This record gives sequence, C-alpha cells and structure tokens, in this order.
Amino acid sequence: MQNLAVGELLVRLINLNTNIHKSLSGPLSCHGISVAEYFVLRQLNLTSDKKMRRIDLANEVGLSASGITRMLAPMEKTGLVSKEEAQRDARVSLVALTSAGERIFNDAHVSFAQAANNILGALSAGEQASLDKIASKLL
Amino acid sequence: MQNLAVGELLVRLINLNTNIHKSLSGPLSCHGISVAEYFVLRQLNLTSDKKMRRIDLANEVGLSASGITRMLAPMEKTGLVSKEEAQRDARVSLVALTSAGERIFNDAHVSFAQAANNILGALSAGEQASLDKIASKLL
DNA sequence: AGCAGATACTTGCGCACTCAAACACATCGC
DNA sequence: GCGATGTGTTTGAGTGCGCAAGTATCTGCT
Repeated sequence: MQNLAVGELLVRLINLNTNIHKSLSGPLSCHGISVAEYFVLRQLNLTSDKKMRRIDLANEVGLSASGITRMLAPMEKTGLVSKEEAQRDARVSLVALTSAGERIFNDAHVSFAQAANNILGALSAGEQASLDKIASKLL
Repeated sequence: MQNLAVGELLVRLINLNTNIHKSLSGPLSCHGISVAEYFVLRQLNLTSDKKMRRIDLANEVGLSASGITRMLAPMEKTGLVSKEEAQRDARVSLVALTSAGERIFNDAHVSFAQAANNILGALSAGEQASLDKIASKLL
C-alpha cells in the first residue's frame, strides 16, 4: 500500500516535470535557445572563470559526453561558446562562455525567472521552502 | 531576489527529474519496456475497459499525436497493446491493453514501485505528504 | 444535400540524444 | 623508457520525439 502511494507520487513528479519543460521551452525559444542550452549557459556562467571541461559540463546538465559534443557544435557556430585547449592535459578541450553567450544568458535568465515565477508562484513562501528542502534531500 | 530563488528551485526540480528518469529506466528495461511505455501501459490499465483513444492517451502521457503513433507501433508488434476501431467514430482507432500487456505491466509495476521507494524512501511520511500536496497544487 | 471548418490520426523530415567503437593522450607499474 | 590500463572526446548508427502537411471522417450551418 505504501509502495503504491509512493509510486503515485513519483508519477505526479514526472508529470509536473513534463509541464515545466513545456512552460520553459516557449519563453527560452524567444532568445533562440532550448532548455538544454539554457542549462549549459547557466552552468558555465556559474563558474568563476566561465569555462569548464566538457565531461564535467555533461554531468552537470545530465547529458552524455557525446550529447555535449553534439549540443555544443551549433553553439560554437553561433558564437555562444568557444573551444579552448587545456594546457595541463592535451585530451581535454575546455568550453568557454563568450561575451555574446553571456549576454544571451542574461537575457534568457530574465525570461527563465519569469517562467519560474509563473509556475511556482502558486506556492506560498512556506511551501516553496519545504519543496526546496525536500528536493535537496532527494538529490 | 525572489525570482532568483524561485529559479534555483526550478533548476533543482528539473535535475531531480533527470535523476528519476535514470533511476527508472534501468529497472523497467529488465521487463523490456521504456519509461514512456510503462506510462502508456499504466494509463491504459487505469481505465475501466482497458482501452483509450490515441489522442487522449497522448495527452495523458505528455506526448504528441504523432509520438503516440510511433510509440504504439512496436508495442502492437510485440503484442502489448492492440488496435481496435471505434464504432461511433470511424476516425478514431482505440488502443487496448492486451492480457500479455497487462501481465507485463503488473510485473513492471513491482519494479517501478521498488524504484519509487528507493528514490522517495529518503523522505519521511510527512515530507511525502507535503510533497504530494505541493505537486498536486502545481499540476 | 452540401460545403466549411473541426477532429483523429498518419507520414515525411529533422533534431536531440544514447550507446558502442575509435582515437588521442595520461598515468601507473615494472 | 615502455607497455597496460584509464580518461576525455569525437564519430557512426539507431531511437524517440515534435512539427508541419496530408488524409479521412465528423459536425454544424445554410
């Protein structure tokens, strides 16, 4: 019985995420980027020197190594990110956030925050806090 | 400031969902089905007569009409579901859960419930309840 | 009756992602 | 120093999905 209830809860979470993705893709596409690309820009912007190893970036955004390669290729072409070599290890190629990419990210971040507010605004401050606590416990 | 916090919370939810999907795909693949296919079987099993219109099914599991068409094709081949015509409306083709499909679903559901327990078991009963309440508020 | 939309699919095309294999380089053991 | 093993990245092949367009059917209006 308990298992069944937990299963139902999990189904709800997955359905919720489906809605979240759909609510985000519209606002972000106005800036010419997908949800996944926003997460890439966001992760790069989070680091102090705005550059990361591709593998680490892949892990952070939940993609495989090959997925990152394919996703970054068009982003390099449009100039959002640039490829750099690492001097310590010739295997790794770093991906760096360009100034253009940073600009796009800052624009997109506004839309993202608005969408987040639309979605999560239905919650009280207390509910947001407990959701945050619960989510961090599950990660 | 508030927006930024809400954005962080949303990011956490999305990352959580990424983990959930990965935790589910392993156990379910042991039964030869994907997470999406499990949701299809689950939705069909929920109905009283174990059959649905394809469009309604698509909406319930968060897919497009074409996505459902392509997903069901191999499931018909392996005999999990079967296609039926609706007598009232010649446009619709109903998809029905076969007895084989029902058996696979029941097997898979055990694995699903176990996985759900692994993921959500870290939460107290009270946290599960408030998460459920919050999630239902957001849908 | 008959035509104008709306609805339920299906199909062509393309994109995003994965796994497996290949390749380049690093590092550890001897 | 040099092979064995591990790590970072790319590439080939295949899958899963969406969007737009096409087909078939229904419904409402006249």
